[in-house]
Amino acid sequence: MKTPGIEVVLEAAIVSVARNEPRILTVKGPDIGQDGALPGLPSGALEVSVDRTLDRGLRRWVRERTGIEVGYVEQLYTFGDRFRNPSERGGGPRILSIAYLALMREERPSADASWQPWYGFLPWEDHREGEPDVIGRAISPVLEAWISSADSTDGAKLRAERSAVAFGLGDTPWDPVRVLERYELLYEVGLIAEARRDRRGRESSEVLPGNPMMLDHRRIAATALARLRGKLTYRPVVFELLPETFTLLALQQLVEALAGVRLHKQNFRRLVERGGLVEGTGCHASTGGRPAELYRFRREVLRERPRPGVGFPHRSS
Amino acid sequence: MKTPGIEVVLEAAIVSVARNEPRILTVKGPDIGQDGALPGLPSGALEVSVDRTLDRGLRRWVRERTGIEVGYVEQLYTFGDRFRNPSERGGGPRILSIAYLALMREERPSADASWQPWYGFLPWEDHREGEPDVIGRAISPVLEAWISSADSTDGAKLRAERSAVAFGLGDTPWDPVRVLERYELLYEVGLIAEARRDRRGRESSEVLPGNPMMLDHRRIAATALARLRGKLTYRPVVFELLPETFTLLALQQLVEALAGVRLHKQNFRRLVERGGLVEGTGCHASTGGRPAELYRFRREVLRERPRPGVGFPHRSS
DNA sequence: ATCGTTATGCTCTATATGAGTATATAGGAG
DNA sequence: CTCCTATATACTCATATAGAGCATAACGAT
Repeated sequence: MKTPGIEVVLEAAIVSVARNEPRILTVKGPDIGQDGALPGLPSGALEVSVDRTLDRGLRRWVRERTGIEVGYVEQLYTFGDRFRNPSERGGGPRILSIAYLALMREERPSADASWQPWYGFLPWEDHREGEPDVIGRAISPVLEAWISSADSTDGAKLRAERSAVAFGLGDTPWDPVRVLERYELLYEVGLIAEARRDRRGRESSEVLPGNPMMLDHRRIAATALARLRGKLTYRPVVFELLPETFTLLALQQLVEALAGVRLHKQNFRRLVERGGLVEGTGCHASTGGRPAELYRFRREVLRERPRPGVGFPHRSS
Repeated sequence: MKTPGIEVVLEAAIVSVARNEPRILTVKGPDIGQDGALPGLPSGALEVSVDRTLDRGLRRWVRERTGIEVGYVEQLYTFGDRFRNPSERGGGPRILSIAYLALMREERPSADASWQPWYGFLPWEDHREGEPDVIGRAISPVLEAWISSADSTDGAKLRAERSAVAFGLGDTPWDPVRVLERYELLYEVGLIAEARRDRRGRESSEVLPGNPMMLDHRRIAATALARLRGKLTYRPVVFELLPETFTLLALQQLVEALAGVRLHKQNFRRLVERGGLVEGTGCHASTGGRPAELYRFRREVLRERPRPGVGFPHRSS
């Protein structure tokens, strides 16, 4: 059975952290449609005659488009809804995108690629300086309206539950991992620029701060952040973003940058040290105050603990 | 850019549990190649003119091939390695399989589909009656040999680490979630029937008990089990497999069946009850001894706790 | 009434987590 | 040299959670 009209594309959310700011690698998109030239994720078609595996294909495209050789990669999700590709309305192919997450230490990309602050696309996700006021000022009111405009009491209840769970309203706690639920909710209520472009979602008087991306790449970026935040707590992936040795403060600030929340310093130390995740090297680095010991990742932890990760010891300085 | 020679297929690992035995829905595969007629997962090509979304396509194919209407579905992984499809060697298309996990209560399928015990395909995964002796008898020795046959000391170390982590050898604990790592390790050392069929992996004097499946469907079944076991601990997915009300023993046995380990009864109760995951109904069911209270899933838990799931309070009766 | 069987309540301990206080060691200002 | 600031690191304490086990309750069958 043939499946005509399908094009298979590999897309990469490539992440690094510099100066406590998570960054994502973008390329300049084509200047088509009403988008202008929005940034997009590096991507390219799977070529069956060249690419033995999907992730090899991904690495090849990333290399060709950005000059960067990625290390750790992990498959994220495959997107294939109708009209993801706007040109499908005019007879274009259905595009099937297999999205990957890659982690690396920052490295200079070639000319038309650049590192962009991840939270520039998803500003409501960074709670390190407290709850961003866009939530109270713009998101909450629109969600309230959306809840009351439901058809039925049950519908309203469901909407209220979704809103509370996604954004930590009422006494529901904020869950850093629910990135995708938040993005999809915002899209649905019309607060995301892409929603109006796609002529989907409700009419809404405003659009949130946060840069749009081409096609549904911002959704992919949200999927990537959700996955990464989730994985931090049970797999030692953070170390892909760090040099061989590092101070505990550097590790903590990295985790804070990714999780988008502040952590309790002393408890964080205890967690990673007594959890066997890191070991001291004896060397010290001067950091402005008392010199900090340099640590390294302790591989043996993989054999000792079933789900070794950093966890988020909450709040405060 | 065209991508010729690709066929996109949707595949479903559909799971139910009956009489404390996890089951997976299979269809009889075509009687081709040296496989004979191996069972396979229900699947079919994505049809872009019909299927608005991938999961709608999946539901359609499952309905057409098995007569079953699935409820909860979740995307698992996309497989696209070269030669997954053996006919690719003879010029056939590259097959890209988007695999899904579905959970449902058992229901009678149409004629050529049938429920098969999941652990019939992955017997080393069921530790409810203690460690299956295939691990000590057949797997461990082969892994030992594989470790000593490494090229370098570092290579041997890595192999030892992988083996220990995957199968809980030495003082490394058995981790129910590492299903895929185990399957891939077994495949690599040649203990899986499919590995010899694919002429991959090392020569090995024997092949483990456990039924093979067509193509790489057993790998998909392993991926599904890994995902499900992982998700149990942080999302209330078990309830998709239970009737509206149930006894705590039924819930516990269901979780045990999926996790493949025995749990501590009183602690399990405490976990789900005090965790707010379930609530009593006041009704009771007779079960052979003292009647057990019937419980139901408590939806509000979603608003109260960030990662509501069952967890595995370990061992013993 | 007694026994097997399953359900359910309760205790005890070890460990983990949240939160906070106290002390150590660098560089720089005076 | 002393003091101050900044960061690192050690320690305490209350509470929550997890592992393990004992005790009691309520049914059916003999």
